[in-house]
Amino acid sequence: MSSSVINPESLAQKLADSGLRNTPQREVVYSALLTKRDHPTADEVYARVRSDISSISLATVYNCLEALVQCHLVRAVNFERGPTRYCPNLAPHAHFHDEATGATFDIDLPSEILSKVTSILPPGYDAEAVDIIFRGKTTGTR
Amino acid sequence: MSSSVINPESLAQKLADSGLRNTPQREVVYSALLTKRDHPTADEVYARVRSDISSISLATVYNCLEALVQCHLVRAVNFERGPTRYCPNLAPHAHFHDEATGATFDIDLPSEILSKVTSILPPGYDAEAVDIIFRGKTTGTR
DNA sequence: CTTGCGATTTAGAACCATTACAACTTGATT
DNA sequence: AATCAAGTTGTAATGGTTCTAAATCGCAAG
Repeated sequence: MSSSVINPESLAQKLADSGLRNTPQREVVYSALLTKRDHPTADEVYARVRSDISSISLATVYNCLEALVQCHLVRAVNFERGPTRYCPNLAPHAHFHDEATGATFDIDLPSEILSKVTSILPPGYDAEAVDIIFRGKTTGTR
Repeated sequence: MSSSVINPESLAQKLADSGLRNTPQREVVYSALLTKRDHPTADEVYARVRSDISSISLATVYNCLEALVQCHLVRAVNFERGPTRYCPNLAPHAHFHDEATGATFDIDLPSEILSKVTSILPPGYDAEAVDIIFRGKTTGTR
């Protein structure tokens, strides 16, 4: 049933663009994400896709999610799988995470930018904190 | 040596403001963060403070870090300890994490706000992705 | 076809950051 | 000194994720 949500060709195409194959497992995992867009965890996806492919394993769900992230069809919200890092800088600032070295840098965050960002929240959302995290590379001319 | 960096009175004061006591362990942990501001992990802090208090335990380092976060002297960069969540929404958007229910919501991110945010990056920082995460409560009138 | 081969899936073990627990210590208050 | 709460410690447990090795799949060349 949930398989009616996706266009398997575009999925296959996106996977192929990243050098990956399409598989029934990847289809049902992607379909599970599209059917109920509630930011499920890997475990929750696992629970949902078992009705489509009862033999699927949790490891495969992780593999499929990683494949979907890799071909830019899905975003991982809590990207950082590593340990929590601690920062004593109390001034408002964003973080830049260098994916090559793993280093984290503070990026100054002007208050008018911060207030612009918080202004995107519709009424009813009461934010106590905002985290802005860039990921990418740093170049020599820094 | 690293203990020369902090003003123990202000630390004690901040802790007291949150109903917490000052302890030698909390002092050296905080001092370790101030001395080398490289966003260390709990393990790295543990390694550094052992030269100050050789008997300190990793559990205490976690406790101290949590105390410092609680009294707003330190920020935890990868706050989300829970499982990674997956999101098939490809449009630029921020995330709002409701701390009461654990639910995650997409927040529309106008492209002009996004470009303002990325504009804070100094030259030499090449961001491939930006994550903007709000944390807080949602109210009834949403 | 069919054989070969790399990619994928699977089950289960291993890993690692973090938390829980229970005993012990400390330190402020009476 | 006695009390009591808060903090520390070592260790065990937890839980999300990754690893491993074996089985399977599916395309591609012969």
